[in-house]
Amino acid sequence: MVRTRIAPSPTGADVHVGSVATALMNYAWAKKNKGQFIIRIEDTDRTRIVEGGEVQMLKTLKKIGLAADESPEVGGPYKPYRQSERLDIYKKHAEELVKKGKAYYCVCSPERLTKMREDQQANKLVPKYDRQCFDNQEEVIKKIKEGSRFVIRLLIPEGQIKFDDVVRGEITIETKNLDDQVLLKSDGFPTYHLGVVVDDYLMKITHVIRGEEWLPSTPKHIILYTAFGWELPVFAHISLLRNPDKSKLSKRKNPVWTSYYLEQGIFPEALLNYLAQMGWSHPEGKDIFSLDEYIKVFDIKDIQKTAPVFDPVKLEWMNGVYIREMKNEKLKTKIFEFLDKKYPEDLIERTIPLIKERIKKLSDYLPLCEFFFKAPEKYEIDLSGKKDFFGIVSAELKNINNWKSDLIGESLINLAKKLEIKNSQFFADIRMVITGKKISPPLNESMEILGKEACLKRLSVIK
RNA sequence: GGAGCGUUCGUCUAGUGGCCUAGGACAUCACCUUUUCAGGGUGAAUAUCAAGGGUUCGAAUCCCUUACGCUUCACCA
Repeated sequence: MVRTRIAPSPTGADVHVGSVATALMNYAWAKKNKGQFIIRIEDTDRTRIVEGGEVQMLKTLKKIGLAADESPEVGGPYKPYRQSERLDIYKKHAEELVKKGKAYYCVCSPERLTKMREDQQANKLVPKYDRQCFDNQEEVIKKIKEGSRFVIRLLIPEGQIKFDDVVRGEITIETKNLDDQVLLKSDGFPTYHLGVVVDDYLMKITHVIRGEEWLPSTPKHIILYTAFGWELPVFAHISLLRNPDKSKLSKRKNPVWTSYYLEQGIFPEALLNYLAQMGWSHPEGKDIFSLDEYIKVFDIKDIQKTAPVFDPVKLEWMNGVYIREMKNEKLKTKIFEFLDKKYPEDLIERTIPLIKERIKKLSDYLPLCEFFFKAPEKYEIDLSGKKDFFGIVSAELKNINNWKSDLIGESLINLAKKLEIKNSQFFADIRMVITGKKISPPLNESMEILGKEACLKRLSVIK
């Protein structure tokens, strides 16, 4: 049985695209092995909680199509799936470790800890807790009984920790570089390290697939598993998405919230397809593949170690491919809904064949097609003084009884020839008066859709 | 600063000792298609495989050193 999870913290407004990439691998690995994919909310830092963040995250994850088998929303056999509702469990486990001599109470003040670290750094030492409280546990316990605030710290054993990472191979870390990590904070909440280990164990997580930022703290987690006497899960630390300057993908330098891309009209399928290729490639070299196909061919062993740069340009290209491959009917519905159903569906439908190859994301539609819904209010090129020209064009078009694009085109080409005007100039002016823009969908077809009357009216506006 | 991890075209990547005078995709450029823009087609340019040493008949692939980059060192996750 394979069970994977993502453990987002509601400390941001939405899901980070990097988290979606991680979620995708967790999801795919679980599904490939007929296992379960779990979402657990790690809301243990009350000072950083963003209002509405959790709701938004869950909503976005659902939109993106990575449905959880167990989560705060859908529940499950190991509920609750929100850490703030599991405080008793962590406390119990932390105290169990104290009893076993693997952890200890500490009443040091933040001020003392800060000063200690500053001194250590000034002396070029590794900043770590000096175990003052560990050496005086009886006294510390007495203080706690008198009401002192306290934390529980992990007692890091001497020696080295070795473990296998699916992505990175064998990792060795000397424990002398590790600090006696706080497990239970003075507010009664667990730190990430306690919470993640206890929950991953209790929720029977078999594969911990997470960002590489966790690699340095994995030895602490292993010490915890060992202290409890629990079997280790499989670890896979995947590379972080980067900004073009190679730093960790951040909102300062790139849009990172997943809904930003969704709101632009990037399809969830396209986003997932793109993200799938960050640090992994299809065995047959395919660029475009479905989530189902990904699940079939994906293997955590094939994940690459190098950290990829997130390239929105390639994402857009890929979304364009999805648009072009989509059935017209479906694309129409997507656009209709994207525009909040404010524009007539039947008219959108008629424009689809004209724009399908011209848009890369749904938000490209309106700038290109707004002229179908209302006459241009301004023109990108000044048309004043062309009244006579448009009068002639108008007269020509009036003669067309069967208002079809090919007949419109034929008629206009003949007129251009008669007037001895180059096609490019001739059509540019007409395009401008009809659409208001230098760039537009094919003109004749657009005019057919607009209808004879509307076109003649637009021609007559120029003074 | 310590520790850990990484380094193949601008970007995503293929590549696990001979098939690599390094392949594909995006982006770029050119040409064709054309009344704009796309799309499609054809083609081009771009990588001394971070650098230097080894091992080997043979290395992008194995080993070592250096450089650079990233992550991390909280009662944050």
